[in-house]
Amino acid sequence: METLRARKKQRTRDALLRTAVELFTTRGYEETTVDEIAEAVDVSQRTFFRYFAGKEEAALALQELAVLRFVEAVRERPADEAPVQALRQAVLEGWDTLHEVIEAVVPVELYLRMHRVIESTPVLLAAHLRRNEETEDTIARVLAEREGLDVDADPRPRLAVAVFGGVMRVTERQWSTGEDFSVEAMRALTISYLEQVGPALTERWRTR
Amino acid sequence: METLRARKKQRTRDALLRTAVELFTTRGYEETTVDEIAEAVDVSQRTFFRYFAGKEEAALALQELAVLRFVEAVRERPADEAPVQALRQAVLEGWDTLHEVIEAVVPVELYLRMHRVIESTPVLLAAHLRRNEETEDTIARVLAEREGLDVDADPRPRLAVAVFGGVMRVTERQWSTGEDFSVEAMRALTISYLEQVGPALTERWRTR
DNA sequence: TGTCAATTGTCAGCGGCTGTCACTAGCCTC
DNA sequence: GAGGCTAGTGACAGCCGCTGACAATTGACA
Repeated sequence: METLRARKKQRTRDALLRTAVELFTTRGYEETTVDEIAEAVDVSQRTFFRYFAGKEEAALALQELAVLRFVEAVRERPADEAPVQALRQAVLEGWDTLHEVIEAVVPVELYLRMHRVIESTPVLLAAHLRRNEETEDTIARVLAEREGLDVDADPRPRLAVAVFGGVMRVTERQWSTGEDFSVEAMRALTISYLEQVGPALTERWRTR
Repeated sequence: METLRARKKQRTRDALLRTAVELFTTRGYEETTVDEIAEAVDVSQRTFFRYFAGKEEAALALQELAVLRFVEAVRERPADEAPVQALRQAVLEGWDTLHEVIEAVVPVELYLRMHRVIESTPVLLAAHLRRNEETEDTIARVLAEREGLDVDADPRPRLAVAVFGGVMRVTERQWSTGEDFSVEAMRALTISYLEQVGPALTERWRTR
């Protein structure tokens, strides 16, 4: 069974994460100090850094959950599916089941608001983009394995994933700055944008 | 004519930038303190921050030069050229004329080595990616204007640029981790990867 | 040459982050 | 269930990036 110690640790971590996100989404990221977070949870500042490698990590921890979910979804896609199609399905699946992953720690609404904070805070956005690249590398490896290729010898997996990732970033950005900040809107945007990529690259824009 | 004051300022900035890059490429970014840079130039630490918004900015200043050049190249492309083709040409042009821009401040070789440092230093890579996104937004606006479109109403410019940017990032990464770290190698890689994007997205990978 | 303005140095201080060490509290064995 | 063991924590000191404020200096220009 679960030891008391482990449960206590989990509670401290959850409390820190919850409090951090709460403060970040209300006061803003830069305007919140680690000391304030620690104090609100009644823990020393040093302890905060024992749970999170840095202030950034606490801000991106929720995102990380969603990303892990997405990677898992890709892994579980049928092997006969075309790579790009698998990515598309996995992303949509990810959005549909967001609450299952997030709700265990914080309300989904807080996750969405935190997303906006990330997008509008330069240093957080930067860290977020870097993690995206790491994720893309992971996904490229998964696809390569599915197709029996060597990621380092054949650039196609990485290329496909990068293209897909590029489209998703545009989608995310459009979504986070738009009015309808709901999961459904994200779903619709994703489908719409993915459909437009092909034409946008090949057809003439002016003769719409 | 140029005032003495202005010349002195320019010299200080150049010295700071040169020294910073030199230290970053030899000792490493994290292992170099701003105090050390300032001391090496015989200037107070405070002065360093009057020339650069932060340590990061000094590390990315050379990159910024190349980026500005690239954006300019896109602007100067003939208006009847297809968007993606314009980007392709501008990138290649940028690489071919790199030395004209960089050599005025530091040897090109230092620029290349600094590139590697950026790619291998998480915090620098993050900042670099964020700047890339800003550049992509700029480029999208340029393309939209060329084609007489509204960037915020029509997603195609941003989509095309994001896709292109994705491919370029894969290219850069491959290049910076490969053996042939020359400008020519970058040229060849760029051409090769851009050619493979279409097939990678549409054709089946296994039946190569 | 003397006045004005731009540039720099000095000092003080905040916030993120880390190493160290002592202390507490859960765990496990006998 | 007493005692030893160790994971987890707090307290403290200190480095580094960065900023505001003010004084000192140095070029510009009448």
